[in-house]
Amino acid sequence: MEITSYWATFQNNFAALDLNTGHSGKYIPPHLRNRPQTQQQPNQYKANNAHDVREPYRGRNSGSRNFEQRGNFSGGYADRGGFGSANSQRSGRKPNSDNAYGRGGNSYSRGKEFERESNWRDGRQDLEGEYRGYRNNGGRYDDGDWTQPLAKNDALERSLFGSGHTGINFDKYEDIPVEATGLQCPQHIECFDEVELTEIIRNNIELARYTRPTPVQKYAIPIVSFKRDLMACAQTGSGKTAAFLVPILNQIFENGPPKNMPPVRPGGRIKQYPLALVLAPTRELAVQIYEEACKFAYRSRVRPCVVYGGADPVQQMKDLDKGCHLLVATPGRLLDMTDRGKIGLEMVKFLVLDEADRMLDMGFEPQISRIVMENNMPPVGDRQTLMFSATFPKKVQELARRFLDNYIFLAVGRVGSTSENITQKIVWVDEIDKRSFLLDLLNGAELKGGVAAADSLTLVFVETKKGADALETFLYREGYPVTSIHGDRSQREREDALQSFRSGVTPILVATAVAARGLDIPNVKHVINFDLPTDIEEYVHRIGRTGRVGNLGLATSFYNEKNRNMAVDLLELVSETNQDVPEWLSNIAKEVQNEQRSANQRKFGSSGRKYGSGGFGSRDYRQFDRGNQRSSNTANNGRVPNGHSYGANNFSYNSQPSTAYVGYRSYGGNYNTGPDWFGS
DNA sequence: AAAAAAC
Repeated sequence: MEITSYWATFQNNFAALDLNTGHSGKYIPPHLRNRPQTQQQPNQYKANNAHDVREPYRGRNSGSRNFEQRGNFSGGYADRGGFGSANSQRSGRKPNSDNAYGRGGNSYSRGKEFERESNWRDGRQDLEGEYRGYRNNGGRYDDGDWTQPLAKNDALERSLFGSGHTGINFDKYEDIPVEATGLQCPQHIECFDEVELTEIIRNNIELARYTRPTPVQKYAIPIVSFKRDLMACAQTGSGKTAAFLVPILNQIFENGPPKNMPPVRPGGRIKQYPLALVLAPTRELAVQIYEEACKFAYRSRVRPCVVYGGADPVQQMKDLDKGCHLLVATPGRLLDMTDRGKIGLEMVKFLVLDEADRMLDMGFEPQISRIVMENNMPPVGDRQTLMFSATFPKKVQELARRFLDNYIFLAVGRVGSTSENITQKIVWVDEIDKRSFLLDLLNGAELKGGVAAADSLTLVFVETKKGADALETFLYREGYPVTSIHGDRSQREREDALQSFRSGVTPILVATAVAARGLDIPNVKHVINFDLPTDIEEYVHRIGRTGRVGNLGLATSFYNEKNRNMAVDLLELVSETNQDVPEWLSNIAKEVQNEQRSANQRKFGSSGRKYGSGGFGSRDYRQFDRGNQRSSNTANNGRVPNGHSYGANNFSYNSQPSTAYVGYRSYGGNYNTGPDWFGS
């Protein structure tokens, strides 16, 4: 019965989708169209075992297998009890076990499988190889003047820069407050012309249509160029990727190939020594940063690479062998590569932690410490370390300090997240009503029926991977063009899902926390917190997927009694950003606060809130937390602030660097009044 | 408690 009705729905949907995409017969996702026929052979997707079934979009490709693949119905439909064995197809799996590999017995096909996994980037990589004729010459970097641009390549240029639309609403940027604190903070710039950039970088900035520096760029570019360490609190979409890539690559171009490269072939193996290392907490984010790096490295002798899990290590190693000066990586795969002797970190002069608060949390910090401390990376002070995140709780700042040397703290006003250009709505929705309410929201957006709406995307966050599967299945059965992304899907599925969402083929994406951070997707009009996260930082990151770079956005959050622990922070955030505050939320927050107060009084005899993470963005805790004065001084080891020579860089400024803790602009008034406890 | 991240 159920199966029959499912089939009816499925076939209807299939037909509808087919109509909408203008294809007859099998539905082919856009990124696979116009490819060599071998890409689309059905048996390409045939699995070696049931767990290995992978498809471009779950449930769109073919008949019965499709149905089996989508078999996880019971998760969201408690009353149906599941479809027996089909259920084990997805939900019975251990976390992360359905990556493309990791199980024995099918190694023969791995190469092929992986090749497909990263298909959508291969085109450009081929172009790049052809264009440069770049070969690493056995691990030795190219000679020649690194400041001089190589020849143009129209095909590569188109593939890198595309339409070139940045999506940045530059006019909205003018009033964004920025505050820089730290000793002898370099003066910020107002336009790219104020810094001497190499011709290559200037050209690429132009190609990328970055007409004016964004606020984070205005501050970060001179700070990085002055060889200072940096902790920057800025949203994705504020232009932060370029804010570190531009000055880093520019310095690399200026410095040219390093003269003291380690031996070329230790153990007979080609080993690469990147000059810059960028670490990111999710694979998709790593890819995104890599693509940006390819833009700014265009026509240069500098070759960016990316390594991350879930994709073929052999392919990645082959790519590394062609040369790697700037490496973007997720931590696990990077350690894999260093263990294998494919990557040496001895020459890393620039270390970037993107989404640093995540990188330094409990799950990641041990790996980061291993990378930074146990792999011969130049120590603090001999390298430049830059950290970026939308939120910097005090705890993270304390932890981060051991990776940093006399750093500048940059607080960029929240361009596109919690500020007024995102309308935040908190709605009380009981657990049982969530789906129905979600349908109402989606109907309002007129997305039903597979109408591709690339300029109006809806991102739905849930708390668990199982929940993501269940909700996607539900929406799909209801006829919505939906896909999903979470850590239990294969890398192939994840990348396809993202691509399908970005392009508007499936303008609804159900996602777990994997998509909360850093992903820069233009045109996300609506973020829906189907499940609220459990901490306010995560909330800030999530809603930051919309209202990007000065454009308008909407964030709707379903709240119910399960989210009681969020009431206080949520209220604070929502009222601070001039949003409508539901009365019930104020009441709950008051209740919770009273409970906490009395509990604290019993425990400590005082009420107290953790400083620094109570808000959302963050402030430089050094300025507020006088208890850390001593240890901070120790951390700086009595070093004269900025022990590097100012004269060594290629930047000219309108004015000299300021000499003390300075907030260029102030948020609230009490930023600049603190004592200069560095005692300079 | 869950999610992410190597195999």
